[in-house]
Amino acid sequence: MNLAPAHPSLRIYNTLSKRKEPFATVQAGKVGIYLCGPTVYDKAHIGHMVGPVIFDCIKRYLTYCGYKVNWVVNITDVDDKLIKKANERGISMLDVAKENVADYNSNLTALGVDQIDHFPRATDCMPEIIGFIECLVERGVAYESEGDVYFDVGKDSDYGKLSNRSIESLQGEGGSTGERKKHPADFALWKSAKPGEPSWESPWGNGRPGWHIECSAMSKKLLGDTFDIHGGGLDLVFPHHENEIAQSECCHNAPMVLYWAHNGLLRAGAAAAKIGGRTEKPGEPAAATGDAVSGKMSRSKGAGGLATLIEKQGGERIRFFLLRTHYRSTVLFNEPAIEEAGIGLESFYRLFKRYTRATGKDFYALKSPTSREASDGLVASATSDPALQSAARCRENFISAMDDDFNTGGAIGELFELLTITNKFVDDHNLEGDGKTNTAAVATFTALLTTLKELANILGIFLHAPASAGGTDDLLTKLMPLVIDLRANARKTKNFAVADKIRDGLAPIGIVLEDRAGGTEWSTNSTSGESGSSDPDASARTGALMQLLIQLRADARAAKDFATGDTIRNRLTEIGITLEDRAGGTEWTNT
RNA sequence: GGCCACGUGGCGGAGUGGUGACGCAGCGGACUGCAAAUCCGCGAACCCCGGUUCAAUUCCGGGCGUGGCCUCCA
Repeated sequence: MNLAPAHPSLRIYNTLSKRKEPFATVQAGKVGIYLCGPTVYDKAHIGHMVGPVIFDCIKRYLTYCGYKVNWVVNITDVDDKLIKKANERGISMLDVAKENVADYNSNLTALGVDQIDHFPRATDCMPEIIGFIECLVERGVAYESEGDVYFDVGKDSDYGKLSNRSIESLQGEGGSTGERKKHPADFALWKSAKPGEPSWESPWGNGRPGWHIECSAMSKKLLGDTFDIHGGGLDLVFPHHENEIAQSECCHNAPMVLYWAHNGLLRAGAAAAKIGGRTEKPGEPAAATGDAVSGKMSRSKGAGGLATLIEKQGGERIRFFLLRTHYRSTVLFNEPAIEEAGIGLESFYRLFKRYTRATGKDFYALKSPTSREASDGLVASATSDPALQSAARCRENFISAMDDDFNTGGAIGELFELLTITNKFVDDHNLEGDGKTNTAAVATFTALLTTLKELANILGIFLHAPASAGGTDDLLTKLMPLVIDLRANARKTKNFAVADKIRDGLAPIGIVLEDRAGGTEWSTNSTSGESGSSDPDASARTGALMQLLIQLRADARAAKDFATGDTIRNRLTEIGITLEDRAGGTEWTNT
């Protein structure tokens, strides 16, 4: 068939050809993408997010490259397992689906997946599904048998081309439907209804669709007979996608998909806290997600708890963690690895704070180029500033990596280069100190971060400020200025013993101080990164901080420094905290 | 058994026919009252055996190992 001219540099790996191929679309400037979404019989686990996250980036990148992208993710909401679940719980299949669709959507939102254009559901596409099956029956590649309809694999000479297997080698699903089929490898397009099952009217009697047909029908409906990219997990290659391609190509007599893009699977790595090699962190808790058995993650093995994981780690960490690896690789999943990804992210967050300190402006509000062409033009006119030149090189390398089958891991490496370049520039020009007035340098700082923003946008990271930065607990936020003032006072009077006691006392509570040109900054090492989720450590933290303050006041009083002692109590009173000195020690209450 | 991936430093993870990203961890230095952060620097790897080549971690063949699919699975 006639395709639009290929993109000059973008290449995509195609499962069908087992090669990277130049990217040529059906229609010039347009891309249709279909990603197999979940069967919503249960909550999602982290493995379900790999496809959505990488395709979210793929769409962002293709859009950046100038394509108009239409991305479809289906929801399969009719299936044996949904029916089983509904019966177990005494609710309707629709209710089971509703619950798990809500879970799925909230997971997507948390991971920043917001590029999906259509969310078709199988139960909303019954006429299209039935019409599709009729087409296959008319063409003689499907047959009715006792109210079921089966695809006749023997009629499709191409059957097996995607997963590279022969009909003879296939066992088929066996089971009770075996004798209704001509060949064991024939698969159901339509299943006759058993009593009490949800069903739809059809030319073959009441029933419901088989597993694979909904994707053929929905992709046809929303993307056409031939579309550009079909995605899904590697485990879907056979039988799901093999059957899809058979159905669609027999119905249309045309290629279904130009590029089959399959993401690698997640493995549950043993909880081995091998971050940092030999030194094991003592007391590291075991992985919180299910049993730490090795092997592919799947719901049938009890994988789950994604919502909990997101609440604990934050969506951006998980997204960044997934993007560090090329999408076709197997990823070993464990929480320490996500935390390592988080450490990398923190360096970027700190740079964004530097920007605010130096300029008073907000990184997240920066406007960056949204198209490759526009940005290419800007770079061509770039100045001779070496930092900007280095940044331009990073951008080129980043784009080359993305051009090479969406190599997000390589792209992220360039982001870290850009991080160092920018920090160095800020250091060299003292932009948090005297350099603040150097408008040319400040403009360069902004330009560097604008490039960082441009690239981060492609990966869908650094879109919004992480909620937890600076702490979410009100009382903590009120107490810290007092603590910092006390320490500043001690430092001013060269009373470093007290100053160090304050900082050393904060460390075990999980609060870190940084002395900056403009004052002391504080942050918590909380692992909670998402808005809406309260920090589980907050109250313990506040309690420990109060004990520290009480101790400082006791020390001051013991040293006859009653001024400091009174300052502590008075400032606490302003915050709403009352101290009571009792025989057994000082107690505090928050009114 | 068949089909498909993969095997890179202490760990994670890019890439390449010839000077081996990047991150984490470690070490040294600058900065700091001390730190933190930041910057600079250092050490450290291409599973094994053949072949092609002036030259292979990179290409080809074989072996070993790991993972996935062949039943539901993102």
